[in-house]
Amino acid sequence: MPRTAASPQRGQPTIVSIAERAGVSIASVSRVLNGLGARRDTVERVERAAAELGYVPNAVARSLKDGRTRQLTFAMPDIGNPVYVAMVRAIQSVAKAAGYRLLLHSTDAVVDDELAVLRSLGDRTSDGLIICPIRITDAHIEALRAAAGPVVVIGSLPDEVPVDSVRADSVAGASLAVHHLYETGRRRIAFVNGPADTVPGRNRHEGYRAALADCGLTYDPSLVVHTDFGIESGAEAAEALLHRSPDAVFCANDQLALGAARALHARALRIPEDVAVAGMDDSALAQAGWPPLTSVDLGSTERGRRAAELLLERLGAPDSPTPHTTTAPPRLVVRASTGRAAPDA
Amino acid sequence: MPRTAASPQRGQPTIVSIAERAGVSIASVSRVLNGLGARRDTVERVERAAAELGYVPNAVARSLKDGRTRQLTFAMPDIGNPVYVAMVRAIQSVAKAAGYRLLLHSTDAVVDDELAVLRSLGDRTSDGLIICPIRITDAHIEALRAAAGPVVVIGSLPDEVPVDSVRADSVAGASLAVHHLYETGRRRIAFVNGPADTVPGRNRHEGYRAALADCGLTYDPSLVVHTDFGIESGAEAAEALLHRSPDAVFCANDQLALGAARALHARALRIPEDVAVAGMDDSALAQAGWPPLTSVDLGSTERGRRAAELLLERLGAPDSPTPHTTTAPPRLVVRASTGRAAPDA
DNA sequence: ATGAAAGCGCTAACAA
DNA sequence: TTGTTAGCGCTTTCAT
Repeated sequence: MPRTAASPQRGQPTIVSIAERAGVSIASVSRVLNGLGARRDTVERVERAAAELGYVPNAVARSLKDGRTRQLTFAMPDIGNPVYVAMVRAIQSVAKAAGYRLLLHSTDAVVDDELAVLRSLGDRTSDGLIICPIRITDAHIEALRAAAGPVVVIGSLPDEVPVDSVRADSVAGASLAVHHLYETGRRRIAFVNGPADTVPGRNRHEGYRAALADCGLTYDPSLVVHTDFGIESGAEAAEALLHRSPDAVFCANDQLALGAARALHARALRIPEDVAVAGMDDSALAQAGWPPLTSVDLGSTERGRRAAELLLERLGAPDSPTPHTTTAPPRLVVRASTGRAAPDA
Repeated sequence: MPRTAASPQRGQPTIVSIAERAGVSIASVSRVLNGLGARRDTVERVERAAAELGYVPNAVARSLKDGRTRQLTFAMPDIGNPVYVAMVRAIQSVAKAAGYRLLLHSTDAVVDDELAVLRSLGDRTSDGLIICPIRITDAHIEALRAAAGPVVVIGSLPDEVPVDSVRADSVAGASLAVHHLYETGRRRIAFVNGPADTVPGRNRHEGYRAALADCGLTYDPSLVVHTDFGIESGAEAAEALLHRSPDAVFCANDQLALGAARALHARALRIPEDVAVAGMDDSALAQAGWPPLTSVDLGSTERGRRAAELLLERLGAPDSPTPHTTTAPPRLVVRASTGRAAPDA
């Protein structure tokens, strides 16, 4: 059954319905709607018809025509982590200002999911992608090279991969925290880290070790726990570390630190008098607990903003050959959880 | 300059390039790619060509053809609030399982933004919308009636508006908390509420008043503060309430409660011995602080999940006339922040 | 200033 | 089984 032009699929008005109602051609409708020249009365009739029909231009048709969707995709491991929330906010704000919508993907850090997202750039659903993988495999690198559209990576890529990226300096960040703990008198600094096989996990561990060496402290493996990022894990890890009697617990993110703080409170240990606690990310969580948490700001918001800006630049000049890499400098934010130890501690 | 079929816009392969390479028609390509019948060797040649070219179907073209984008939109006030994060997670998970992507909008609770989102349903960018307004104006209702596609509202709509919705029962929720505080011996129960002109604000206030009456306590306006939702606001409000010497502070969400707890800690007041604290939403924050927070679970995850399911149902049966309304029952989660008062308190 | 028509990439009805 | 063609809604030449 052939469908007549006057009865479109969903009853939604199209330029055809407007043209019929206004008694002009669809080309004129298009011109008027796009503010190009037209005779006064043509303009009026078209605008009236459009208003009366409640016309809204079909964005899909427009996209097909001009090859862009005005959508950006952000893929991150877990929207439950405040760090990624901060990134989403920053990206969303830049995107919105530039007239782009934001598509969200939670990958749960599953490699296949991340690769699928990368490949899906080819389906033209969005004009560009910001992806934040916590592991970077050879498959990632291959997929990045083969990407069918602009990509910005939030994370640490090998230098030879020709892709824009924004990285945190978590080596320096971890080091900052350890130095601070040392300077406020701590000597047995435990470390609750995330998974050892992730980029952040490796880097934070490296920073921790290096800073200990700087301070003339010996690295003691029994003061280090690897777990996953999460409040419960932090509590369990801290619990397990307590019999090593640390005087400080440095955690690879704020969620772990909050968990650690809870474990200490539960044992009636005072923070910071008995044990200091420091986290990383300086997320909203750092100020949620008691005492407020010393934390290393790794610039999540900054990184999100910068990634979005890079992506927009790339969309403006697709063939600019040189990939940009920015590194957000870490910043130590000292709060009450790391004051001086009690004299007798 | 006319563009030949063989050199498409972005160098991206299309069914035309595949057809040429495989020496068949585009229809055959389409059939093979969609798993319809074809001769063995046709299938092979098409699949080989597609693989060699790294073909990915253009989702925009497909959408234009069949009138659906397989995208859902979620519009909420603020992705920084854990409640909405919980909803995003739940919605994302349902959407993903059904093969839909998720488009995110942060409206900052700005009415014009929310109306724009509602209107933008007409541009066919997404197949349906979940919107979570905290104020519901006549303009909202009008826009909802005029919506060009399926909408589910998370929030309390007047009954006569023919739109699917999922609501929280924050009246009952607030009442639950107040009763619990009363039963654990509190008699001067202060209330830190959100903005008075929002639906949640009004309802929580109503629940608070009603519960006080139930318990035979008099409503004392000087024990009530209206502010906005946020940690800092909670701290300031609690600070301001302290000279009224409450024995409990009930807060309209967890962020406020965390702020209140901080203010109490800063004054060296013990929780719960001196003052009990309770929040609402039972978000991730409730277990982030110390002591862990008693909170009323208003089913954010549940509401998000349900809203997504309703939307998918509606997409399956667009003309089903009866709007569905679900109410998530509130659930009190008791934690350490509301133990019994100290005997002498 | 306006209209006819091509074409973006795809699917599906129809013909062969 | 396969190819030709129309058409989704829009923008944009190219004529008029």
